[in-house]
Amino acid sequence: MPELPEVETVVRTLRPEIVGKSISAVWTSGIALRMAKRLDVAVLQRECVGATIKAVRRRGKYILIDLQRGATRSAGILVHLGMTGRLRVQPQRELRVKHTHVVWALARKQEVRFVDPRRFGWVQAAPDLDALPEIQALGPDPLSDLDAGELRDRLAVSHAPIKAFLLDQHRVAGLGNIYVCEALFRAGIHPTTQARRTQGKAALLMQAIRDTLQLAIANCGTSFRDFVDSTGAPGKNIEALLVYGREGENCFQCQAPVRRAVHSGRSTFYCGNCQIR
DNA sequence: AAAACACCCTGCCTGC
DNA sequence: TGCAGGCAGGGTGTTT
Repeated sequence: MPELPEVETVVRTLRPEIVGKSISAVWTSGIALRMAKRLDVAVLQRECVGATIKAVRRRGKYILIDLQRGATRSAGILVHLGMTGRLRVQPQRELRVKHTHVVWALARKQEVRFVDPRRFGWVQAAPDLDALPEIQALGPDPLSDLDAGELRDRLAVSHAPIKAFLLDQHRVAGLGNIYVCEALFRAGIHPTTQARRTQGKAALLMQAIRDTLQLAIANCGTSFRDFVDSTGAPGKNIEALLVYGREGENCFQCQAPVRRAVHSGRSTFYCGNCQIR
């Protein structure tokens, strides 16, 4: 399940493999992706073919691939991995696996492939990625644009449960179900606490979020089933998880069994002793 | 208005 | 062994 650390891992492995290379062709499966929406093949072809890859970066859970077209014109490719999306760099001769939806051909018979069995992901090309509404709408990135003061101000005006607050990409960008559970455990905050009632713990929560994400990035992401980086390697962070996926097992702090409940339609793992309302 | 819920989708797992 | 049903949760659109 790609969240910020998994997306960051893909960006870091992708960057040295593709920056500086040029795209000679684009292929798409023609199958609709997120929200049953079809890719705009014409725009993808127009912006990508003949372009050189200038940079690979991340905003929240989005991957942004910056392109240079000639001396003056730039463009970019936006990729969201959804639940099961993968970006891989592979030799052209390797067979394309089932559910391959987009392929960019590079020099030296290399290809960048977007594979997504559940099709919750998204790919699009555009002249200016940062101007796209989905990027504009993102909240601050917790590793670069968010500090405890800003977080406190945002918490202060929300009546939503803290878990729903942190999952909302418009408020803070990059956290998903796994790392929200982990950060709330580290901060000792119960997932159903109203966001504005956690204001006093903003600094603690901010640090918990940073620690959680940085550890996961150091471990190259969490691989339950699907996640691999652009070279095909899984992450090692599953061993570092404190509560997520540990229902019934002992809390590392107090030994009470870790509980699971459904909040906002998502499984929440937490310790009823260590996390208070 | 903001919060909650339904939906998109496939693969894996459980239970009959 | 086969198959139905439940579950996983990114984001978006709709309802409450």
